[in-house]
Amino acid sequence: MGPVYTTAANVSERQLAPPSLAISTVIFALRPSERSGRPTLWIPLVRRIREPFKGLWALPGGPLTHSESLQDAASRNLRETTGLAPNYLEQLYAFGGLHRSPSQRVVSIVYWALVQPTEAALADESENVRWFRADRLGELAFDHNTIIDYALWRLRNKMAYGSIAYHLLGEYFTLAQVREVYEAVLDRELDPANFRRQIKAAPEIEETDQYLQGGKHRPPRLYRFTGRPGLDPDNRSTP
Amino acid sequence: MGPVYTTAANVSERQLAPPSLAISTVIFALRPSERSGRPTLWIPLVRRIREPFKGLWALPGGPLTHSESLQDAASRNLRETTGLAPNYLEQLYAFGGLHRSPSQRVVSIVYWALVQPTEAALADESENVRWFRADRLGELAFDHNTIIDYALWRLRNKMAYGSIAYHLLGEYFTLAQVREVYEAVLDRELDPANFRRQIKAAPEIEETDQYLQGGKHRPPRLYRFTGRPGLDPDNRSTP
DNA sequence: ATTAGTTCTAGTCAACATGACCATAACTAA
DNA sequence: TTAGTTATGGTCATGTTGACTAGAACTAAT
Repeated sequence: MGPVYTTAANVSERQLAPPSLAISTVIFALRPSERSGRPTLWIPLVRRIREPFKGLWALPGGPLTHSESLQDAASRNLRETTGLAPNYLEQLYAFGGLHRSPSQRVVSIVYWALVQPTEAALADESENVRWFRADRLGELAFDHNTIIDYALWRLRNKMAYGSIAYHLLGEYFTLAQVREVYEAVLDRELDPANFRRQIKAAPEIEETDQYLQGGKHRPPRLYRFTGRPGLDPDNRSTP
Repeated sequence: MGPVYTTAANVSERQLAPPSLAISTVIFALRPSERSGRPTLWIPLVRRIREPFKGLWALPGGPLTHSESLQDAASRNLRETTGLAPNYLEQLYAFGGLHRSPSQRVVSIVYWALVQPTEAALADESENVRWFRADRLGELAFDHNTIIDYALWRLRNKMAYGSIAYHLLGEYFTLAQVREVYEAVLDRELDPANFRRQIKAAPEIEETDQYLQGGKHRPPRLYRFTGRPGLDPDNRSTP
């Protein structure tokens, strides 16, 4: 008979145990900055209530339940911490360094998600769940700063190439709103006229007959996104 | 005290056990096609010697050893099956569908690698290890056909954007050889003159003073690649 | 009602990249 | 010497990008 592993084993037995597997999720949403009012990237984090890194903020996550797929697990801990459903969800990377966690070997499969924040999301804030500006994070638990850096890199990349910005917006949007998303994520200003030209060239963008009223200026036309997300192996069912 | 998991448990205990974690690797190398002599993509596979899928071909892989990183594990099973060291190694994806393996839940973290095949590699072929043309694989064990499809998609993508083709070649190469790599992977012919222009525009390509002799035509100049691979979180130590 | 202020939207122009194609160079083999 | 082959440099039309101009369409202030 093979070796016996226990969850409450002593150290030598733990050495033999297989690395444990966890799922974490980097969740991005836009919120207007307090000062400028322009949209900025925010991320929800949870406070660790036990060692290691007790008291520090960390990515939402948890162990993988036996009966759910990786993506479902990510989706679940997204819902549990924010009350939101993801608009976009993609696997980021599997982190498996030897010393990510001081006590035991943990392999984390990390997903990243785009959501639209609603009142519900803000209501879900509590002592142990809080939203932070993505560019103003302190020191986080484990290697979560590294993970978020990589997620940001991936987001910027996908934004520059793919058509992903729309998943941070509602169903209808103006081209200026799309531009603001790009500006927030890429952190640089874009020429409005040139940006229009490029976006309108994409076949996934559909002009509507509606206009957004209420501004102190000419009302902009509303558009909608008709494309599909995925290229992941898990998302390729709808090509 | 928590539940006790055993490696030789009965079914109900297995349901409680955490999903097991494995590492697999998709290994790409170029070999001249028998007919045309032009380079084509090949992949080494191993024959399964036990159930499930006993007798079918599968990606090289195995469980994650406690003391090695994910990348080291991939590198190790690459070396064990082919005797080769990878020229390029990158994480592909974590596959964790519920029914990938009929008997138990397995999460596979898959890497993909580029190598240069040598005589040693061919010598390592045996009854249970064989190289196959990437475009002529039969039915493989588990979801390995899907995995290889995705790896191919990723390879083509990286080839079209990044500078990765060089890792399938030796230190010195002619621009025509680079073009042949592109043609093999992307499966279409490219204009030699235009291709030269683009490749030479890349700063990572260094002209040498050497020429390749022996052809029945004007001897082409040799070039070398001076760039670095990575953008992975695990590879970003050398930016 | 007029005007100023704002953003929306269309368009021009030069710089640059790309694909199709042509011409010459430099080797080998007959 | 000549034919065959690939290597290499170049031209030209087309498409894309970034910088910029200008008019359109609204609101708010006068």
